[in-house]
Formats: sequence, C-alpha cells, structure tokens
Amino acid sequence: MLANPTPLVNGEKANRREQIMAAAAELFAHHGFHGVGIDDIGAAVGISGPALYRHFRSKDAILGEMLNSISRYLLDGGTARASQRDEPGEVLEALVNFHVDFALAHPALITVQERNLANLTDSDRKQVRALQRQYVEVWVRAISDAVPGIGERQARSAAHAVFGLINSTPYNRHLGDSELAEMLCRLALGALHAAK
Amino acid sequence: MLANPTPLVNGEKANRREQIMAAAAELFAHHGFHGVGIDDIGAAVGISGPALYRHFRSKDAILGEMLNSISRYLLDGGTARASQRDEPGEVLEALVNFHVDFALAHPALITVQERNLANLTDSDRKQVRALQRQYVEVWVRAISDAVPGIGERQARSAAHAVFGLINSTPYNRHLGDSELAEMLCRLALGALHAAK
DNA sequence: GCCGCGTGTTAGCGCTCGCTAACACGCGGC
DNA sequence: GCCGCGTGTTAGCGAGCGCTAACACGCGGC
Repeated sequence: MLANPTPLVNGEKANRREQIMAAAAELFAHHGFHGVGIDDIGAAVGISGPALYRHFRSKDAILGEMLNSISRYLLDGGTARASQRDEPGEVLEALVNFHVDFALAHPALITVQERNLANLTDSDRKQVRALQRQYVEVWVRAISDAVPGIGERQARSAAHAVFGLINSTPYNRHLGDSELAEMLCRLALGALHAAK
Repeated sequence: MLANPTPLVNGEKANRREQIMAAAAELFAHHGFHGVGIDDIGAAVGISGPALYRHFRSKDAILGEMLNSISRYLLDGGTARASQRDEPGEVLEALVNFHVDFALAHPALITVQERNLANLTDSDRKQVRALQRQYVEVWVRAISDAVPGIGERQARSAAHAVFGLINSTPYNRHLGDSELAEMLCRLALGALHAAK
C-alpha cells in the first residue's frame, strides 16, 4: 500500500534526498528541529555533516521539503478519497481510514508536522499552512455532509479534535498495528457521530 | 476554579518563579525548548537573561519544574475526581471534564508537555514519566469500568487517543471556550462509548 | 547608620551550531 | 586517457548559546 510514484518516505532503496529526509524526520520527531544538528542527520545516513549540502540548500530546506510533501500527500489523498464516494457516511469513513493508515505508517512524520510548523521559513510555512487548510476543508465538508445539523465552525473544531485523536499514534504503542487501526477508526467515527 | 494553594500558573500577582514559568511555557510552546534562549525568557518577564539564575538553577530546571507540576496537577486532580464518584459513567465524565477544563485553560502547557519530554534531564524525565503513567492508569481503570468487555490494552490505547483529542485545544480556536468545552466533552465521550 | 541579602545589571568565557572553503576521488563519455 | 561532474572529506569561520563573574543597589533589622 501507499505505493507512490515519488515515494513519500521509504528509507530503503530511496535516493539520497529521500533517505536524508527519512532520517531527519526520525531525529526531528525525537529531539525537535533545534535539538538536531547537521552532523546528527549526516551520521544517521552514514555521511558526515556538511555532505548534506550536496543535496539540500540548508537545514531549513530539509524541514521545508518534508512538511510540504507530507501536507501535499494528505491533501491529495484526502481529496481523491472524498471524490471517489457519494454516500456522506462513506466519505467520512474513507477519510478516517486514510488518515489512520498514514498516522500508523509514519508516526514520526505526524510528530514533526505537529510540532515544527513554527521552525519553517516564512515562505515554506505559508505553503504548508495553505495545504493544511485545504485538507481541513475536505474534512469540514465531509463532516458537514455526514453529520446533519452541524455548523461549519463546529465541524472545523471536530476535525481538529479528530486529527488529535488519530495523531496520537506516536504515543500509542500498546496494540498491534491492525488492532490499533481498527480502534482508532472506531473511536474517530464514534466521536464524529456524537458531534451534534 | 482551579484556585490552588500553590497556583499552577496564573501570571498575575504570582511570585517571580511562577511568572517566569508562565512566560517560559508560552515561549517553549511556540518555538520549542531549544528554540528559546535564556535572554528571551528574561525579556518576557522584563528582566535580562542571566537574572533568571537567581530563581532557577538552569534552563533545564525551568522545564523540569514546569512539566513536573503539570503532571502532578493532572494526577492529583484526576485521582481526586475518580475517587469522588461511584457510578463508572460518572467517573469517566468527571475525568473528561477535568482534562478538558485544563486543556482549555492552559493550551501552552499542554503543548509543552506533549512536545518537550525529550528535552528533560534524565531524572526529571523519570519523575514526569512516572506521574504521567499513574495518570494514564486512573483513566485506564475508569475506562475499563465504564466500557464493559474492553481489554486493558485497548483501554490504554483509547485513553491515549482521547488525550490526543482533548489536547487539540492549541489548534482549536474556532469556537468560544464554553462551546468548545462542550464539543470536546461530547466528542471524547462519544469516542469512548464506541471503544468496544 | 550600617550591613547583609535578595535581586538586578553587564562583560565575557567556552562551546556548539549552521554553513563555506578547499580539496579528493571514482566513474561515464568523448 | 583525460576531463568533468557528482559526491564525499576535513578545517575553520562567525554567530549564538548557556552560564558565571563581578559589580550595583534598595530595603529591613540590629
């Protein structure tokens, strides 16, 4: 699954840029952007610090590209799934499944995206914010359609809350992957059905 | 409400230590522990950098005391509320209300506690982790009692997920406080009732 | 009236950080 | 066979960090 033309992160046979981004994601998730040095990232992929500048313009650029590709992946996946279904309940369920799958497969990316927005360049942050806003809009529409009588602001709040629920995967290592996926989907849908 | 003998954070007439911790919390929440300098914290309370060392042994100590007092506040409040009720459903509801109130009143503290565990001293981290574990246990017991047939591991997972849901307050500024509180409580309880 | 103490200041040390410079080296194409 | 290019190395820069040192100053108690 998630077999991408330009794989988001796989850390296997990926080219150097992707290998670096994967390693950086783990480090940023654990220690925070400012807590990770250029040398740490280099060491994590078996080269030494300054060699990174053959692949990225700066340390900021690594984070920028990382958050941009995460946000774009979520937005593209979300809009695709939302447009493939007709039944409002099915759209919501598909979105929940999609987000849960991502959060389970890439907890480090979830963590970085949640914590490190403030460390982006102004222009990078603007781009990422725009993508995130659009992704939230997909959810807001789906929730508004599936939960009769809910207001738009309420739907937006519920969306953020459910993101928080699903994005708990980095702290949530007590169940097997498939069991956890099922649990998170059930909790998310249970929450949304109680939203109004 | 929250009228504490040793107020957690109030930023008003508090003594210097608490004033500093409140300012540091906001800064850490926004920029991350390593993204905030001693001079920034000083400036935020109207004194200059090194003067902080009259009140705290080190920058680490500020974070350590902050996270410790948050964790202790949650644990104490949680155990108190859990022991004041008998009906399982009421216990859970009281815990949800308590956590929601805290998350709404102190979004910056929520953010710091979520993101900066890794920046603690080893001994501080050990203490905080222990408190957090106990707090989770309070929830696990409440969930196990209120949701018939749920396993302990499932209850623990659900607890973490609901923490994520409630702790979305830092991103969730679209509703008024009381409306948001009601929404979060409803979502949290809706999720928990769907847990099994 | 002085002294000690609590709390503030500025200067500056030592270290680490992001990043650049200068150089090394293997490989594919003419 | 050489040359250029992609990708790596180490040395070192300037800036910023946490923290200490040395000093200033007002206030309450003897």
